[in-house]
Amino acid sequence: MTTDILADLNSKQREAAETIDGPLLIIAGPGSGKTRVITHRIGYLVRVCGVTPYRIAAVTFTNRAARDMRQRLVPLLGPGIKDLVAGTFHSFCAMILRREGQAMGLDRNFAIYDDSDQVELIKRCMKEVDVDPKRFAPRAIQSRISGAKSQLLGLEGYAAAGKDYFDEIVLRVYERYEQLLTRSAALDFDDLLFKTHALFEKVPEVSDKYQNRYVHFMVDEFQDTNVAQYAIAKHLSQKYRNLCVVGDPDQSIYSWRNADIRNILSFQTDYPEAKIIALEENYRSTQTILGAAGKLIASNTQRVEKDLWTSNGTGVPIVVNECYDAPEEAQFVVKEVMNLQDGAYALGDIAVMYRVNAQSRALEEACLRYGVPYQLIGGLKFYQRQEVKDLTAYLRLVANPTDDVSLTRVINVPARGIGRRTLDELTRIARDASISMYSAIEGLVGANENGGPADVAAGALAARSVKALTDFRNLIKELAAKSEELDLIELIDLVLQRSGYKRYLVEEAERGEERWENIQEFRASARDYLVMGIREALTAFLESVSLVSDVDTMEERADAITLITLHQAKGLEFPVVFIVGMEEGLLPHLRSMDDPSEMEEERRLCYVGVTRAKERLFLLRAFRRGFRGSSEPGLPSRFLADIPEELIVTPGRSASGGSKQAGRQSVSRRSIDTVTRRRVTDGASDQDPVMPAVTTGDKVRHAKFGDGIVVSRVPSGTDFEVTVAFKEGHGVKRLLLSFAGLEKVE
DNA sequence: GCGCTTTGATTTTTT
DNA sequence: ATCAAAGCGC
Repeated sequence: MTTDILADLNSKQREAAETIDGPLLIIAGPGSGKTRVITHRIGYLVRVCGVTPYRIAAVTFTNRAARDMRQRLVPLLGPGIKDLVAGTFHSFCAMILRREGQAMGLDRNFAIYDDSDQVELIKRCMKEVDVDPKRFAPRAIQSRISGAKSQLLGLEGYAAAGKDYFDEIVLRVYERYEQLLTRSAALDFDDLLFKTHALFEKVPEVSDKYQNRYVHFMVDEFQDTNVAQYAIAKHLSQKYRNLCVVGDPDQSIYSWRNADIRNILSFQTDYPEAKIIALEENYRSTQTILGAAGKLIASNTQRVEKDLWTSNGTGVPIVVNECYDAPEEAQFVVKEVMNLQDGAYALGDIAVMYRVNAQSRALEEACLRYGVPYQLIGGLKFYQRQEVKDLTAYLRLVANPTDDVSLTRVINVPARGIGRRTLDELTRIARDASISMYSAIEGLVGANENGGPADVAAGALAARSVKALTDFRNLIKELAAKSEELDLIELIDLVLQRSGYKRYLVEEAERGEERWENIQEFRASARDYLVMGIREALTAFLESVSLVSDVDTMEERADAITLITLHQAKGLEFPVVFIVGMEEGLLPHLRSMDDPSEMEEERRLCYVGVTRAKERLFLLRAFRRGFRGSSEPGLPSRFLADIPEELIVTPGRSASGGSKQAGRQSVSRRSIDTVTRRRVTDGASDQDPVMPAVTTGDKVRHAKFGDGIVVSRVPSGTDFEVTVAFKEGHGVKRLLLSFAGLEKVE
C-alpha cells in the first residue's frame, strides 16, 4: 500500500510526502516535481494515514493550479475529493466569509470588487473628500490601501503608521473608501483576506471551528504569499501545527502585489522545529537550459543558494538573436515556429513569453499574417470587457442593490435620461444620509409617491429625473423579484431584455455584434451553475467572475502556440519557449532600474521564463522598439550577459534584406533532429486530440448544415460547445463538438 | 441630458 | 497610439 502511492517519487520527494507530522517547508526548484509531491502527499495522507479529505486544505496560487491538483487527485481519492478544500486563498476566504461573515455584520450577499471597481470607488471617494485626481493618481492611492490591508494594518494601523504628506491624503480617501464599501455591502480583493483574518481574531467560535477542522493545511507558491495570507495559514494550523508550505524564493515575482518573500524566513523562526526539505533534481529541462538558468539567478545577492541538477541530456544550444525591431522579432518567432512544426513539435508545445502585455500585439499580427494559430492569455481580459462588466453589474445589483459601484456603472446604460446632474444629486443625498445610492433612490421614490410637497430631498431634481430614477428602481425590483423563479440563464436573458441592454448593444453600440457575441459567451459560461438553486448559483457565478483569471481558463491546445506574460507563465512548462524583448528597460523593466531589490525581482522573472523551457529556448531582442508612437534604440538586456557563451548559438544579425534564412535554417534543422530522437525514445505524446482541433474563427463543414464559421467555443463538461454560423439559410447552431462531426476546411 | 470634440495623461506584472 | 475625462454646443 505504502509503497504503491509513493513508488515513483525520488528519495527527497518521498521524504516530503511522508513527513506529515508538524511544520514542513519544502523548497522546490523549478521542474522538481512539486505538484507531484503535493498531490502524492495528500494521497498518502488519505490512503495510507487514513485522514479524511474533509480535514485537509490545500491553497494554491491560481484556480488553474487548484484544478490541476484536483484532477490529479481524482484517481487517488475517488469521490472523497469533493470534501477536499483546494482553491486560491481568495476563493477560500470568500467561502468562509459567506458562511460565517454575519458573525461580524457582513451581508451574505456581499459584492466582491476587483481592481477596476476599486479604482472607480476610489475616484469617487477622492471627489467626495476633495482630493484632486490630477495631483494624486487614484491608482497610487489604491495601491497604498491595498498594501495596508495586505499587511494587516487596516485603516487604524495605517493611520498610526502614516507619516508623509501623501499618507495624509491617502488616509482621508481610505476612510471614506471604507465607509462606501460598507455602505455598498462590498469587499475588495484585499478585504477577503483582511476580513477573514479579522473574523478569526474577533470571533473565537468561528476560529475554533476551522482550526478543529483542518488537521492538515498546505500552501503552494509560498514565496508569493503576503503577510495576511501567511497569518491566515498560521491561524488555521494553530491547533494541529501541521502546516506544510511549498515554495521557491528564486521564483518570487509578486512583491509588487505585496507578496512578502520574508514569509519564508518568518516560517523558520515561527516554527523552529520545522523540517526543511529541498527538491533539487530537475526533471524538466535540458542541462543547457538549466545551466543558463543557474548562472542567471546566481547573480542575485539576496538568495539562498541551491544546487539544481538534472540527469537529462545536454540538448541543443540556446538561440540568442537580435532583430531590427518588434515586428521583425515577431516574424523571426513565427518563422522559427514554422520550422519547428515541420520538425518534431506541435504548436501546442510552443510558448512565446514577454514582459508586458503590449508586446503581444506585434506577435499577434505576425501570427495572423503567416497563418499561425495562437492562443493569447490575458491581454484584454474577458471579464474586463465593457459589455461583460455591464452585464455583471446588473446581475450584482440583482443580488445586492446597495452595490454603488455597479449601480453607477449601469444606471444610465443604455441611456435613460439619468445624467451627471441627477447622479451628483443622488450621490449628495446618499452621502448626507449615509446610505447607499439605491436606498437614496428608494427614499426619493417613496417621498414622491406620497406626494409630500415638503419633499426636501428631491427638491433639486426635476420631475422627469425622479421619473427616470423610479423606472430604474422598478427595473431592479422586478428583476430581483423574478429572479427567484428563474434559473441563472433565464435570469441573464431577462436582464438583457428588460434593461434594454440587448437592444442597445445590437442596435446602437459600436462593435455591437462582436460585443453581443461576448455576451453570448458569458451567458454560456453560466451553464455550469444550473445545477444549483438560483440564489446560490448567482452568488457562485458572480464570485467566479471576480476571482477567476485568464490563466485559469487557459486550455491546453495542441493546435496553437501560446502567447503569455512571464508572470502568468509561472507554474507552466513548454518544450519550446521564446522570450522576446530581452532589452534594458523592458526586461529588466525601466521601473525597476533604481531599486536593487526590484532589479533582483526582474532577474527572477527572467529566471522563471527560462526555466519554463524543457528542450529549446530562444532569447530575442530588438535593436529598436516602438514606444507610444515613437521608436527608440535599446541595449541588450544585462541578463543576456549572465548566460555562458558556450551554451549559446547566434544565428547572426538579421540585417535587412539578403539571404538571412540560410544560416539560421541549418542551425534549426540540426537541432530539431537531435531533439526528435530524444522525443521518440521518450515515447511521450502528451496530447491525443480525439476531437478535431476547431477553434473560434475556423471554417468548418457539417454533414447536414454545410459550411460555416465557428463563432465561439466554450467548455461544457468534458466536451466543448461550439456555436457555428452556417451559410445558406441554416443559421446559427449550437453543437457539441464531439458529436457534431465537424470537419475543418481551409 | 446627450453627444461630439479636444485635451491630456499613460500601467509592468494580477488574485 | 490609445483611451478617458473635460468642455461645449445642441
